[in-house]
Amino acid sequence: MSDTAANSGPDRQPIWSRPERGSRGPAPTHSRDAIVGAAIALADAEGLAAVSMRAVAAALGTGAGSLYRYLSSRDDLLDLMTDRAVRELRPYPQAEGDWLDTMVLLGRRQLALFGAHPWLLDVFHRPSGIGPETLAWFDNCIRVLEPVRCSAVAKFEAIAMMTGVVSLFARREAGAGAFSFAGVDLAAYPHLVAAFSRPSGPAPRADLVERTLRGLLTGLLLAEPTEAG
Amino acid sequence: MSDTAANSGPDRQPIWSRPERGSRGPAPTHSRDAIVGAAIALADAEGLAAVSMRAVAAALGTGAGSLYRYLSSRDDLLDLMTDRAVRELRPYPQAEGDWLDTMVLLGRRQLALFGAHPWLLDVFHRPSGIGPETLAWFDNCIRVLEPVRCSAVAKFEAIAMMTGVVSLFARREAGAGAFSFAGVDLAAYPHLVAAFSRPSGPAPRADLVERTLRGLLTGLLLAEPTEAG
DNA sequence: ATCAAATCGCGAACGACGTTTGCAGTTTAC
DNA sequence: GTAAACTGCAAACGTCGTTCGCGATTTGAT
Repeated sequence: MSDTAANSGPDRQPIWSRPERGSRGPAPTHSRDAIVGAAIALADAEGLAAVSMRAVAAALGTGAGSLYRYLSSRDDLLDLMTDRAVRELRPYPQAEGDWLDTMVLLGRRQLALFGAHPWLLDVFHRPSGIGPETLAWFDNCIRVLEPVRCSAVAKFEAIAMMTGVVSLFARREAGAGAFSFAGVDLAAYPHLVAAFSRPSGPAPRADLVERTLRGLLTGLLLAEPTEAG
Repeated sequence: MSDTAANSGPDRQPIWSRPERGSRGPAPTHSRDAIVGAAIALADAEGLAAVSMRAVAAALGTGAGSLYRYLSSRDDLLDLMTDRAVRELRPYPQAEGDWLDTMVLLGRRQLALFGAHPWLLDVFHRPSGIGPETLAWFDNCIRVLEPVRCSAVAKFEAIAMMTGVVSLFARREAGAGAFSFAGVDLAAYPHLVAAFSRPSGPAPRADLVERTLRGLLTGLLLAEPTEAG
């Protein structure tokens, strides 16, 4: 009965608490870090779809099945990739000034991270994959928000919402803006056509991200309950 | 050289402008509408992963390959599903009151749609799949925003951002909140632990969606350029 | 009326994927 | 010294999206 190891079996712990290897057998040829590195390089270069077990294994000069000595599933690999990317958000800025300024700065860092690793947009919102680095980032945000008077749950949700909004901006910048109107009859959408054929109004906001994040965070964390409507 | 039909071949038009069938051969047993309906039923019941060509075909009592008489790819099917779901946003509310009230109402409708079809969260942000119903919805939003003085591009982006924020709320409601902290050492995250062990502050905002959307839309569409800082 | 072109349903097949399994060899704990 | 644990690897399994070839059916043009 071999393979009762930590990396296989139907009922295993999450990858974060599973030891990379036991103490018996030969020294492993590869490592989780090397595998994750190869996977990230592949994802950066050719997109998340290029991150197949076979492709990652080939980049390391081995076979697909061999990876399962180090991970227990492709989902584990994506979790590890995510957490490793989040590590790039370090070092965290010192929270000296206004907490709002610091939070906006953190949001900008997130935006840059999404820009550097666009595949993050496709994996970061999965319920699994909350690794130590992600928790450390949350922890840091909570620290920054310490002077704010509101419940921890509200802070948590504000952080998540900020991350979400940043991801929306990142998606916009990621070039998805190339809508193709081929094959549709635009005449059926009069207001759309009219809006775009009219001389455009004032130029678009310069710093949309900044203003959006400020409004969002103050709205979520500071605002008083409004009167009944 | 058969199969030069509109539903196959490497260089084909988008699905929206492709006729459902030609005029020659026998009457088709199924229809795009029936296929899309079966696919949506499957996705509603068992999630998007259950929408395989084989499963959809089986629900219609046929084989997977037969579906390619009606669509040219699974992506086409997802596009059709999306557009069909967006159709449920009709009828659009009359824009009589304040445009902001109407927009918030439209956002609430979107939120309800995401709740009824959670798989929309996984497919709506793909660059393809902008079908006639989605365009009609945009058109309606542009109509509502007619009294607002700003560029059409800014309006377009505000609508997209509203949709995105609504999707974030929908994802939260979709039960993804079940974080599993199994296998992580919480002692390494002092501010997180401290924030959650402290007595919680004021109760979370009652109508978070409403306030967030109002803040977002006014911020994106109305605000004056701020002074340099 | 005739015939070729287009389209139908269908089942088998292809290639890629994630994952499992079995096996021969290697290292360690007892 | 021996047994347990671990290694790498290649082959295989099942599922997936998609393609292909077939005989049968309907249409448009002659």
